[in-house]
Amino acid sequence: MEDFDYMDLINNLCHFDKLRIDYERALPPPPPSSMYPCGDHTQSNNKEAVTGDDHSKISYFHETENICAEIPVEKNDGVVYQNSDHVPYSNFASNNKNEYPNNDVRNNKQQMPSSVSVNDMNISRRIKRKREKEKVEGGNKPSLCCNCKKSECLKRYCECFASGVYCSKDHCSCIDCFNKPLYEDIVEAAKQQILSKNPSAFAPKKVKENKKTITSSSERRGCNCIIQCQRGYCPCFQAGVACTIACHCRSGYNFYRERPGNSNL
DNA sequence: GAGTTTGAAACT
DNA sequence: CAGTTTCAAACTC
Repeated sequence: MEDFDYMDLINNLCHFDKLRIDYERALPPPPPSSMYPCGDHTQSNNKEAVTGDDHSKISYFHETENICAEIPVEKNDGVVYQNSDHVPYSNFASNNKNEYPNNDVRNNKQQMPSSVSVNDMNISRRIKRKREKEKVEGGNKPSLCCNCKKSECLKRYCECFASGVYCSKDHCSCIDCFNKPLYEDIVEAAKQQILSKNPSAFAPKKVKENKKTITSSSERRGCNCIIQCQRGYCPCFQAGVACTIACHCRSGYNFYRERPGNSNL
């Protein structure tokens, strides 16, 4: 690695560790017995647990009652919340309690995931922003949609095409789109053409992250980022996962989970 | 909303 | 296979 600034890295690690400590202090109170933090069960794919415009509530799922309930969070912890984007559970909350490796539900303890960093908070901000955008656009808009103009949605630039799904008339804003059931033959021909050049073009790369196999189109790719693994340009960051040894990025700031020596950050 | 930046895909 | 171009999304102003 050329011209790598180790002092800069160390300074950043210290900075992130301070953020982590602040973050721990900011954690809400543990959930009541038989409850665990969850997302909004009325909104699919919404996995954020903190709700309310000012994040004054946290959503819990009641194990025995099979209901979701919001409980106010007292924010007298002395921690400054930046732009109301403090979302403690966004990266591990789930409707499935079995997906809570970091939460000891039985002992009624909440544990911060070891991987939490400033990155996670930035992801929360991005998700919130995206949701606000979707709200403006009328809601119910799926995350998978495109705005292709020149690719005719027949190249892997198109997220829909790359994911093997047809574009949606209601959700996509693409121009001259051929990625429709009506043009099934054209779509198939385009796929075959790409496959003829690269047989694994549509094959999941199956990046392993915390024992979870990531196969969705946006998550499966490793990245080759030069400087932007902390921003939305990075597919790993975009998927809310850390870069792994499968990536070939050089930024050095998004491998806080898998890389040796950074596991405690 | 227009222009810029970015990384992936496609092309040469 | 390396370098360049094209592309769409993310981002900035």
